[in-house]
Amino acid sequence: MNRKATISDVAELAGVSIKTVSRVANHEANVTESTRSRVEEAIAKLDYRPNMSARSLASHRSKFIVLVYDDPSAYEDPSAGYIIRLQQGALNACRTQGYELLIHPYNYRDEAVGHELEGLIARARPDGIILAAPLSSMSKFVRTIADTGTPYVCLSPGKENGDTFAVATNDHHISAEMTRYLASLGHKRIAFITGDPNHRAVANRFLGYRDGLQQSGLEFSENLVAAGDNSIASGEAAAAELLGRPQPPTAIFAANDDMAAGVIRTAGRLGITVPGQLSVAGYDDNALARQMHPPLTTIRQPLSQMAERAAQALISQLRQDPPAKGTEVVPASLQIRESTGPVPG
Amino acid sequence: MNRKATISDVAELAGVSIKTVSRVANHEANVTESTRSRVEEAIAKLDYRPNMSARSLASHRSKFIVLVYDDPSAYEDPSAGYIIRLQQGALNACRTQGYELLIHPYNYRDEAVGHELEGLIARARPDGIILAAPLSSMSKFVRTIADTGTPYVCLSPGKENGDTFAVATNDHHISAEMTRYLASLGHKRIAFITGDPNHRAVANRFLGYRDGLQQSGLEFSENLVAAGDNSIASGEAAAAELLGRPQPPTAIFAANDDMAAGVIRTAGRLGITVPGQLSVAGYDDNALARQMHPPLTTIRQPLSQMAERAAQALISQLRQDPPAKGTEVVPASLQIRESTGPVPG
DNA sequence: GTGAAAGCGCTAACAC
DNA sequence: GTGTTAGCGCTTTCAC
Repeated sequence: MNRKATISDVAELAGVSIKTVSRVANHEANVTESTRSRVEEAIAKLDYRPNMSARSLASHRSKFIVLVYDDPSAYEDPSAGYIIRLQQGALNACRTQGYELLIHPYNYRDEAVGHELEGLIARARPDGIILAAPLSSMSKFVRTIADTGTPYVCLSPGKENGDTFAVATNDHHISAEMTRYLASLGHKRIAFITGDPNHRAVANRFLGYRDGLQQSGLEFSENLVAAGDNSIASGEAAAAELLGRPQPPTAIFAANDDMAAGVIRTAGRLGITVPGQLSVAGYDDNALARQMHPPLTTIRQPLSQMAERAAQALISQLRQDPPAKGTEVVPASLQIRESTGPVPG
Repeated sequence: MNRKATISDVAELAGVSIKTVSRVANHEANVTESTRSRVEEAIAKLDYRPNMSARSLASHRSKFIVLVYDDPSAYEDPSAGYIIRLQQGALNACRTQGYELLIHPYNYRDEAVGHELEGLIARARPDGIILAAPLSSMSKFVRTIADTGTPYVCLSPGKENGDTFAVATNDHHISAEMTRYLASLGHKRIAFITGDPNHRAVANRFLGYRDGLQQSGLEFSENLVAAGDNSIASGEAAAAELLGRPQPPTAIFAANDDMAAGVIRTAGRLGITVPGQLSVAGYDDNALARQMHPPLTTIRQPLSQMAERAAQALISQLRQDPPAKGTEVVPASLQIRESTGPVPG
């Protein structure tokens, strides 16, 4: 492979100045059709591709976008699907717009996180940053990014981030919808298992549950709530607790799929059939949901679309378009499968 | 945030030339201890971070490594864990060595794949490329990369790639070991479900199975082999076929976990208990394996370590160390769970 | 051991 | 419409 062609090579071959080549390469105006095509020919002939480093250095735009998310090594496999979907969405937007995606998992429990990210920003000078939950709701972390002056968007909750643009899903509404769906099956005692309180989106699910009860004319009761921590084991424990109470629920809505899996497991151990005697619903639609027995009724977040929208918003902001403000909502959807059914009896 | 400090700012503050700052920043020799510490102080004080674009442009080294893998959107969720583990390994190595990781999923069924990657290489000038299976065994694809002159390493099989360095796992041996393990439980009729033939690593598993039989003094029989395509559905079908034969197997070893899940599902439908009447083993240790009922005995590939080693090898090669050749093997391990047990009767 | 000068390949600002 | 001139912030080469 010969030396890569540079802008000067193209200019020479096309008989124009390098600035004209630059104009053509960047689809700028003020080039006559004839020169443009001559330059394009030369570009094709030499297989010229602009050098990104040179371009970045001169233009102060790196054409890089960083996707920051919680390090999966802290989690188990099921969160892999979550991350992959985020990546896919962001990559989609980046590819069509000519950006590269840098991925940066960070363990949010690590104190040094802010500093690491600062270093990355200083070195690579990304044009924008996409911040996924739960990092996007850690104000200290968000502030570190804001202070660098790099444009960023938050994925998910992001309430108190001032005038930051955020892409969220309607956790609250869709959770209410799931609750109403369970009520519509005749369930009167619908329990809820709460998740990790650090995750604001998960807290919203609980609020939605309460609304859904109310909208269905059902009374909220503390006796129908148990606390989990997003893990399967906590779902098992919470289910055992709920099902052992005097007036056990006929339906359990868990704040995530893993806990719902725990519920199903406990039900199996106790000889309670699902959905015959107990309906179970989750949230996330992770890899396990479809494969469980019975397949889990759950809620699917539009992660890929959310990340794609976030990246698009970021990129159009970089193009000097009026910067988006507020929160854009991409709706989640109910995935009704076989773990839910009519109330027994 | 003020303008970022440049090398000149540091030089001025430390009272040295920019070249000296450059030497310190790059840990080069030929700097007296006193000047070094003076410069380091200035760097710290100004919070100086070298600009990567400028550095790349001048040095012709981008400090980027690209990880190329098959696009998961073509797959289902379970492959997410596979990709995440690859990324983790590569990221680990990159972080400690000061490299950034660019991720590039490609759909290998897409004809344009080679061209796209070529474009990426021309634009971003990555210092190295890590190629994961099955792309790493597509010689046309590998050749495209080789032709750009960019150093690369292959993950997984990579036999016919000439003098390319590859990191692989011992599919063959570990599959033989799994087979011997099943034989050691007393099984005489151990069946195998083959997977997607495009994936060379998967083919090796079949060879290992045959070896394992032989090593255990068991006869190979075509009647104990069924073809799958890596999907759950194909596992169900293959199991139905195998279990419907005159001399049904007492153990089934599937070339991947999804097919093993299909086997367990079919067994359930047919009223065959696992592992009571049928032992089932898989390969991959994906997200489902631990969550299945019963939890699946399977084989875990050291994907993260493989990717880490690949990245390390790539980076040390970039440092002019003697370029690695041949294939480095990182051993896989048996994960014995509850889907396998003694032969019935 | 240290520094001066040149230039990596591009874009920006302005001239024509 | 097009070209000229300066850099962007570094590393390289080579002089001292």
